[in-house]
Amino acid sequence: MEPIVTRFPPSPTGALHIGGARTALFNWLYARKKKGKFILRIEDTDTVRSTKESVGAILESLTWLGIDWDEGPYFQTERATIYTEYIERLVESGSAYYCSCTPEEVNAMREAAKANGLKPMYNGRCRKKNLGPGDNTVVRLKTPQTGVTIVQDIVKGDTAFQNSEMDDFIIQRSDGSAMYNLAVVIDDLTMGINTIIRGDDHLINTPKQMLIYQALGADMPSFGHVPMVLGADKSRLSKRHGAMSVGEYKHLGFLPDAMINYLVRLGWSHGDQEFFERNDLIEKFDLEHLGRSASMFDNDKLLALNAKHIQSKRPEILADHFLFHLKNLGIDAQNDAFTQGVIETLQSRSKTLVEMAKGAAFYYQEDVQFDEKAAHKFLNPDCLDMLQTIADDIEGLEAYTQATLEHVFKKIMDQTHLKFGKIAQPIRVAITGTTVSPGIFEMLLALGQEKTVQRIKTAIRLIQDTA
RNA sequence: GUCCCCAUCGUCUAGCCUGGUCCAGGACACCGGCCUUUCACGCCGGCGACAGGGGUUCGAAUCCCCUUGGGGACGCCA
Repeated sequence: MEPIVTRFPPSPTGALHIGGARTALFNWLYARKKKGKFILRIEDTDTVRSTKESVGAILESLTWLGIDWDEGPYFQTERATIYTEYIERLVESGSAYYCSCTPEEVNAMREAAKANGLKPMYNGRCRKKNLGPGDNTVVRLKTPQTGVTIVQDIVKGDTAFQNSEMDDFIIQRSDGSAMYNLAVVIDDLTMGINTIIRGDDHLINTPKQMLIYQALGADMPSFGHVPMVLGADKSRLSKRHGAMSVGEYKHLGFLPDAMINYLVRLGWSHGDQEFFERNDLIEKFDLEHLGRSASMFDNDKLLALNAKHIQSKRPEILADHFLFHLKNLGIDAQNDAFTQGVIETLQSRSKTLVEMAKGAAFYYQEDVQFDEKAAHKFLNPDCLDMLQTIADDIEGLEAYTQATLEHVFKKIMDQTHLKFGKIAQPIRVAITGTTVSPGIFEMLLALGQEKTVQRIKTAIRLIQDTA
């Protein structure tokens, strides 16, 4: 059996958005699963809207998601001569022809068709004129006027299109450049792509493309059209639905693994399984379980999945992603034992890495930023003695462990008859400046003996100064 | 307007192809409770759907038809 060759062909007119990322993911997953090839191709023939920045952003986002490609990126703008070659071949074989109708004339035809209750189409006026190339002439494909073209779709099943519904569409512009449908077919053909998974907004293009394959006498690839991703109001995902590019999600503190986990489950399933590791996905992904209906993007579910992935990853793996967000807060740190200890205390209470970084800031800051209300409520003269005792006891500890710390707390509780919370809260505020933090022992352990003592002493001075 | 696609809890979905094991399962969200040193995590429980109508059949979420609803496409964009 020939190896599977898939591709992802974004047009660089903006960042990589959610829908595109999912399409890329499906193609990539399938290629990896089948031990085939995944090719990246940039469809930049729309020179007006294509930008270099978009190309950069797309490549960066794919890389961040861990979607790597075996070939490319190819650029359609660099392949113009290949398209011209094929277009000429099509004209010579009588499958295509030159047309000198102006856009205005074609528009009039469309209006006329619409007025008759028909689909707006070009009427084939230049079909038999046998025109040669010239200024302001385009090349159109001579589409069959009768019969049907049946798309055998992997996810939708067979879909029949009446050939009479298709007009002689343009394959070459008057400036000599190739149109989308032609370029795609020639690329897919010459790159050996045999499996095309794309959004179902392309389903309508498929019969047109099949006609080109046929005119060329070429083998047809397999097609699979996946439903689109919709916004929360069921309309096409767009800016007003909030973040929609992969890059934004990176900055919002999402893990690439959570992202691909969420994206793949939007339209694909493996029984009741919700949580997937990357390798798990490669092993289990298939085309049979792709859904047929459109799905809405749900931020809450993404968030929940992100939390699960944060919980399940080892701190040293998480660290690199975490450090990026810490840096955004103006804190430079290393992937060392300290940072990993910090991460461990925050893993089960962070839905995003931004949350984690914010929650971790106090570990790294030299001076504790006291929340006024918290300090007022918990750092008062009443607890001076208690804090002093604890600071002394911790400082005197030879072994700084969970067990010895617990012992220190227990001793104070026995001496003062205070409840655990009455001791823990002031300490928490002294250490973090706020009333919300990781568990008291794990936090003190992660912070280290020296800083712990130092911060408690600072709090004591604060109380004495304000008293 | 014409053509195409789609239709299970609010959302993502399992089940549909190969009718009975489904008074429809899981997850997110939501609501209760437990755990508890804060915040979380975790655990237990609850709420909640086969769009409607016709068939076919002993039996339909599953097969067929119609209606309705949603989405997409109709470019010298991709």
